[in-house]
Amino acid sequence: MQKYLEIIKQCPLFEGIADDHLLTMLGCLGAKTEHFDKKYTIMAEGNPAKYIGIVLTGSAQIIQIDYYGNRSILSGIGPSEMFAEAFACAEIPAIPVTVIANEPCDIMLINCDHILHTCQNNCGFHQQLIFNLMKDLALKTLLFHQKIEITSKRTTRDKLMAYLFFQAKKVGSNRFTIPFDRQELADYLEVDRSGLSAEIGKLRREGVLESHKKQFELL
Amino acid sequence: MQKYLEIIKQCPLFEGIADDHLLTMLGCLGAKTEHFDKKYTIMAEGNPAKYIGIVLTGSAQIIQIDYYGNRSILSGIGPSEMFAEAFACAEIPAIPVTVIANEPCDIMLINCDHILHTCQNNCGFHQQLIFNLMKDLALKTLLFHQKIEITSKRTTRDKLMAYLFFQAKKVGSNRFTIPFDRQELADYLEVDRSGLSAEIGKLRREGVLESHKKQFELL
DNA sequence: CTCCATTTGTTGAAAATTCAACAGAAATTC
DNA sequence: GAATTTCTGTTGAATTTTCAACAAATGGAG
Repeated sequence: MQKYLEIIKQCPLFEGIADDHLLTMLGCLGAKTEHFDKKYTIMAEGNPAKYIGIVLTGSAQIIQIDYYGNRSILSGIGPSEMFAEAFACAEIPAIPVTVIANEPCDIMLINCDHILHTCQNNCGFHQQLIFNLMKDLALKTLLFHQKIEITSKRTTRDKLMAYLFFQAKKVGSNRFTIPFDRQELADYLEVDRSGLSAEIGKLRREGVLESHKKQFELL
Repeated sequence: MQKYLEIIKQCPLFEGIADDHLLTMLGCLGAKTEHFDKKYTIMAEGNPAKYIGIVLTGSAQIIQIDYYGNRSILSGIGPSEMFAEAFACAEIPAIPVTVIANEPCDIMLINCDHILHTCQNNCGFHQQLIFNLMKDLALKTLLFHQKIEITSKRTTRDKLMAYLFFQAKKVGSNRFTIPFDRQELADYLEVDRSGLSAEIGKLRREGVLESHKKQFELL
């Protein structure tokens, strides 16, 4: 646990928690870490929604798969970011998504009950954690709004351009690297992969953008 | 304010607040109510994100309009429900959506600062409110997941059926009334209205459902 | 009750997406 | 370093959506 301290400190859940309290608190919360190899399932749809996950190393993806096997990527998450917190906080029985390791990962799991309820002495830390959870959930809501704004466009081109503009805005530059390969980008934008590839080619020929694999430049 | 007390008590923000404290608290929070006629804008995109809104009477819709004027409905909200709380809690400068009155409405507005920060005496009520906000945001996240699950389907038919199944599940019956007219349903599902009407007609002829305006029955 | 505005359903043509299949490029494995 | 797997781009056909325009049905105002 010690070796991940720098990552953990950056997790929005622990904002405002003094460094020297962090480890004790993690013990008190019953935090445990697990390792997952690439493509392994960290949480499966239908699993109990008890745990909040925090990515320590590597990266993961939140996905939904429907009856027909269509995969839809809800978001990608990297070190110090949280996942499944909404389901744990909502105290629903089972999670409606699947979380898979995008590369080898170390994941910290915290039983959300310990944050929300199990505090006999109503200590200030729990209040801080709850405040942090609220803040995090509010920010996650904004990401959902963004995704809906992108995927509500009717054409592959418009979805792609909306996504690329958000990425450019996020890093503050016209050159950036996206966290998805082609299939994953298609699953995030909710379009057909081959159609997406074709559209990228067309935009390149039109001089709208340059791209090489995951690297893009808006012109 | 007094006359809306029953509605206000049902608002998830005030869960666990004793009745006899409610009015005082509302005063302390600087809550104010405003009336809006049908189709009027309650909050416009770009407005400061200071206020949490609570619907007292009537109903409203959260919408996004893109460059081309395409409207996308994010959700509909009715009495005792909150809106814009995510933007206020995230403490971003401006809201990214527009809220319009779907019918004549009375709306209560609360400056979120007063909930999150301005409490000198760290009273238990504020902690409760923050906990309630967290809970509400977690539940709202589930609604977003649901909307994405619906709109990620590739055909109008699949989107419509996914939506109707969720509605049926929600009320626990195969007969239900939806809160949208045809154009609004199309804007929620992010499809073309005429195509949606055609698809409903086809499903009816196939014996999959019965429908009369906003009333549906799955067969 | 009548007129007017809104909502809904229908249609056909144009545009876009999806689907399946394949080939070359790139990356990984042994 | 060779073989194998994965990823990416391309294509054409089939399906579906969008778009525009119109008529019927509905609802409200005066």
